[in-house]
Amino acid sequence: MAEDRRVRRTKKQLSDALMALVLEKGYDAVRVQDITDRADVGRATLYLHYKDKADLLLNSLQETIEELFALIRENLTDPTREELFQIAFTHAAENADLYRVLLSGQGTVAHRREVQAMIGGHARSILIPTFPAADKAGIEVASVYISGALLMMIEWWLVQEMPFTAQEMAVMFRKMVLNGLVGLLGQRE
Amino acid sequence: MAEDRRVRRTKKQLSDALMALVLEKGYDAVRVQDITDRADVGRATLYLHYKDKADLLLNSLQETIEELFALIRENLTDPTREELFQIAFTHAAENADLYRVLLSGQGTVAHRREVQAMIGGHARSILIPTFPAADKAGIEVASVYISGALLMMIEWWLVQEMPFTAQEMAVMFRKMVLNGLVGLLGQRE
Amino acid sequence: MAEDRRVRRTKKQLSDALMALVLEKGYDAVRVQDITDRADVGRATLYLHYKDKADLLLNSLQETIEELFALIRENLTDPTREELFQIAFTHAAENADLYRVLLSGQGTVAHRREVQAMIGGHARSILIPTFPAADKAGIEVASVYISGALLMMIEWWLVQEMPFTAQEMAVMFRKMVLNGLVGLLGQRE
Amino acid sequence: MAEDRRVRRTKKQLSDALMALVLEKGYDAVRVQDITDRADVGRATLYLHYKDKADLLLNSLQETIEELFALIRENLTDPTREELFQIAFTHAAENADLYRVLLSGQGTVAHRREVQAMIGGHARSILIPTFPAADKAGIEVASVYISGALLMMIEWWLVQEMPFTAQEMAVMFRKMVLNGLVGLLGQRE
DNA sequence: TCCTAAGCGAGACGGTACGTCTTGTCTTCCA
DNA sequence: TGGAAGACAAGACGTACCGTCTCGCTTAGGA
Repeated sequence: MAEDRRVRRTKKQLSDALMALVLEKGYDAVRVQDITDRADVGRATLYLHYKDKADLLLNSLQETIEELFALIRENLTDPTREELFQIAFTHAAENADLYRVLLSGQGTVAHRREVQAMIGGHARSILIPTFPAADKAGIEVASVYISGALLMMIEWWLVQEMPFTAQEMAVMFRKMVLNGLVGLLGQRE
Repeated sequence: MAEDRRVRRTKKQLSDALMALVLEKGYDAVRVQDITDRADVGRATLYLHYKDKADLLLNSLQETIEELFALIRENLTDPTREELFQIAFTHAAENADLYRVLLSGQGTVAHRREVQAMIGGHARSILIPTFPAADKAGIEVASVYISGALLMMIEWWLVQEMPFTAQEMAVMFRKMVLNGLVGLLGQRE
Repeated sequence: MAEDRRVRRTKKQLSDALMALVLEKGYDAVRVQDITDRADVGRATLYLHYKDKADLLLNSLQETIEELFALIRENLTDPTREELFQIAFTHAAENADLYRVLLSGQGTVAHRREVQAMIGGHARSILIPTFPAADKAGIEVASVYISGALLMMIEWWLVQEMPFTAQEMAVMFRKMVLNGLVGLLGQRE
Repeated sequence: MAEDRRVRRTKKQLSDALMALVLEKGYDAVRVQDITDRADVGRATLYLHYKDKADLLLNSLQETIEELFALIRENLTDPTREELFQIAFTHAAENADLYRVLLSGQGTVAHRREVQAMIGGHARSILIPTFPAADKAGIEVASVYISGALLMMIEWWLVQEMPFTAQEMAVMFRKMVLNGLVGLLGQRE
């Protein structure tokens, strides 16, 4: 029932090859032949397991994205922990290459939007109880603002080869964001 | 020597066709033939005036981007005016379709980065005198943060079909940003 | 040592499937997968017993062709019997489907040539003593003529679903051929 | 309106390349890439003018086949000329390579049948007035016999590098055929 | 009765060719 | 002379088959 060991190996090779190539020359410039050459696999084999190059990328990102989502969801369940930012920066550092691909915006615009929406939703669900006096629109604007800015910062941080620790980034980000929210949404409960 | 009237007409048709098509189906899905068909022009004609599809897009965005840059630069010259945010939101509203293309991140990742860098530079040049006590790194982080978040907000705003006025957006954005900066960079002069 | 009963069964199924499929859609259009599907056998199994599709066809035709060759050889040994034509038409009728495949000229051009050469050789060995006055070239032409025409007639006869008996075909063929030979090669001994 | 000179040149190159390659290694073994390489043309260009390799072959043979058909038809109109055989052998000699391809039976089985049917029809229309006493079936058999044998002889003759002149071949063929017909169909009018 | 070897189904895989699509260049001819 | 029409080379795409292979399962026949 479980997937063949060989198959899993092939898929991993393809995934690794794609990630490396995207970082080298950008998603669009990567040819299917490039991927299969580097993965030491016949070109047709890629199509045996994936619809096309985009499908391979999706599946390659999927697992790690799911992991991030799981972290976010878990964090959501336990409202005493508000370390979303720290979690995100740490997870990004641990999966730096993958995040570089995900955030580079080449062939992954859709995935990036998905991730941002997820983070935005999480932010909203924390903002609502934290700023009960705020109006709907303010909350909406704030969550878009936070999620977008967070990804932006992670992207910049990774591109700069992480000049700060995840901890430092999270602290700076919190400072900027929290004070800003008070300004926009009023005093916290 | 001045460009032929016919030529200008042809270029405009090509530009309009591209912009419309990108909004309809995304940059990548647009074929050169699609553009020239809609522009009622031979396919070879596009190559008569532009290097390729990307070059046409660049030229189509250029003029308005230059305009934005001019606005930013002008604002920079006169340090008493800090209405960068208002200016940006207003300019975006006035060129909504073009901004939608520019920010959609399809085929325009490079242009978006360029614009963001420009805005970031402007932000930096305002932040430095405003927060003289802040360290370099803080300033850097803050300017990336601001420029990225600004474009993110504009994108969201346009996608939502502008549920607030440019004025309102600018006010909200300022509230979030300025308080945040104080948190991060210390008290203003 | 003797071939497994199972193996023999598998081979027969493959052979039957191929013959049926060739008659249905022509040799070229038959896929290996088609054959093994119809034979209810794994695709790899065909390669377990045959080099490829052509080899399977060869082996399928072989037995019956050998039979025909044996008939011809036997006929050759006994020079009093000149019923080659009758024998050929009868044998064709008894193995109609196989002959249809053999003569259809799809993937079997080589086999057809082989059969024709065999018949031609037989014809030559009868013509030489029968027309001692004839020159070499005339004999050569005549034997090609006879063998080619014979296969042609058999093919037409089978395609037409045998509108005459083998006996009738042989008689007509003899009439045409023998008189013709006298015209070409001179009076018989 | 008339076909572009360039196009005509390209088509000729493709046609020539195909004919040469078929003679070298047989129709089935010829790859589209082989053809376009030899024709000094992009692979896609073949598909610009023809559906596929078979279509190219058809079109390459067509013209000469039409020529033969025209010769046959013309011969039919003038009943005093019965030199069909001579015409066929001569035409074959003049277009030896093309006939070699046509009769080799590789990828051209259908075309060969077509040509044979045409010749058979012609033979029938000559046989009927010539042997008014003969029955339908006899005429049918005779015309298949003649047309098949004629092509067979031409094929053999070309493969043997034409050891006789077209004139000689025609004479031999006539001798064999005519006497044979009298045997089968009764005395001529 | 077990066990061992062969036949076999399933299907991954490398490879080759296919026919299609799109791009950017070029040439010819028209207004 | 600018542009339309469209042939063309180049090269990537996704698909179809091929012949090879490895993996287990089954099924006799001999120990």
